[in-house]
Amino acid sequence: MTTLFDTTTVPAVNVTAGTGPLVIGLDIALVTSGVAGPGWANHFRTTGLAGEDRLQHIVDTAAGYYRNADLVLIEGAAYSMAKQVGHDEMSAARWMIRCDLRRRRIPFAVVTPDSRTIYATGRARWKDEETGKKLTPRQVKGKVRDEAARRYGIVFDGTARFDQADAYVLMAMGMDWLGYSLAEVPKTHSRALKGVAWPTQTVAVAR
Amino acid sequence: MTTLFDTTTVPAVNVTAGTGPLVIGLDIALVTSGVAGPGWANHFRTTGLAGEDRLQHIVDTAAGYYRNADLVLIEGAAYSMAKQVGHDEMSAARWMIRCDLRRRRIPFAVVTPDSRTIYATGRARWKDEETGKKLTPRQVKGKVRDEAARRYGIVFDGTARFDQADAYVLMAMGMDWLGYSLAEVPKTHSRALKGVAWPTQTVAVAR
DNA sequence: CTGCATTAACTACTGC
DNA sequence: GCAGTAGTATTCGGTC
DNA sequence: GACCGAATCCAAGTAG
DNA sequence: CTACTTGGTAATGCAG
Repeated sequence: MTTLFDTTTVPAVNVTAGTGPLVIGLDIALVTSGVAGPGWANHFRTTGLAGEDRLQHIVDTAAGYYRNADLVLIEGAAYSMAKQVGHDEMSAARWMIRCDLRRRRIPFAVVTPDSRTIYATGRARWKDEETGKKLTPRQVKGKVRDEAARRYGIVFDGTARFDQADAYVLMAMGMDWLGYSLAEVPKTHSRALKGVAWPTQTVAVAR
Repeated sequence: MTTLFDTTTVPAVNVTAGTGPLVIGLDIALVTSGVAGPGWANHFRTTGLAGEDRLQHIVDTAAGYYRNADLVLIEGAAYSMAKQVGHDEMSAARWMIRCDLRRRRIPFAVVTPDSRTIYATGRARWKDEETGKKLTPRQVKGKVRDEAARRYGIVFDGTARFDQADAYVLMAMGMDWLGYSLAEVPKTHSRALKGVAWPTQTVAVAR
């Protein structure tokens, strides 16, 4: 676990770790994936693996986290990813997890990258305030991480900081949707919740 | 089973049904998939299903066929399919089957559409002999089916005839590679075998 | 119901 | 408020 | 070992 | 023989 509570600046958030429903956020990728639950964020890698081995490892590891979850949020594919390196293997990773979740009867929602960014930062496409040029994906990721860190008082550190922050935001969205929001978020941000394909089946926790 | 031996024109082929190794050919798609083994071809649909249910059904049904196989051949994705309807779901279907095969320790090979076409017809890209225009994918599929039907004496009929023929060709390639070729094929055709990513692990049947 | 030809995503943001 | 338009992510390899 | 930047598939056919 | 160029699929909707 590379992420800890930020003990220097304790924000006004409802720390529900262990008390509320167990919601898991997943930011799945081929080499570095992020996972988060209420109050914590983590990540795992697939160094040295490839092909079927790599996929299997991703599913197994992720499953270890969401095994007892009440709700899982997984980031959906971005259209721009098509025709690019490893895109089909990644589609597979995500669908395999979805199938596994279905088999386990764990309710899950697929969140688009846009929705995630909006929930975290209030806007999907950012431009530099000075130059007016659109921010690189990298810079946007940074924004997401910063906002999440500030709002939830979590320190996202290390190489996988973006992936962990992503996962955390996803998880926070799920908590919010269930009525256990981890922090107050402006309407500009929370509007992203209605863009999500929420599960129709009843979630174990009353909303 | 919609396909039968053609009893009117019995060709000079080695009918090894039940005697040689069990090789299975798979032509996986989202709605209609083809499956074939030595001497037979079949297909299955996923009508009424979608998403995780559909994927699960594809994997389960395919597994029912290759459960006891010594070798499985599966058609690989075409690059041109990227960015098109359902491409990610299809990638997932194929990868899920590959993972399942790995789990079951069943050796498998991934065959590109080109290799399959070459093994069946001797050439990957066909032009009309008169007009000189390239044949439509449909026409090429027809050629594959016709050649396969003639060479192996199998009747591929019904809506799924192309898918079944594809699967049969894949299976035939596997049998050939194992030394149990189902029919004599010209060098122009068999050259396709070296373009295939054959499994490195030992196949249960001696070559 | 079968066969062939066509066309291929989604949404936030911007400007009217 | 509505219609049109454009944006979209990750891996791998080399570098520090 | 982490960070930054660039490219992003594969092979059959065909021409030289 | 080598180097370069190009091609590649499948679900859906309508017609027969």
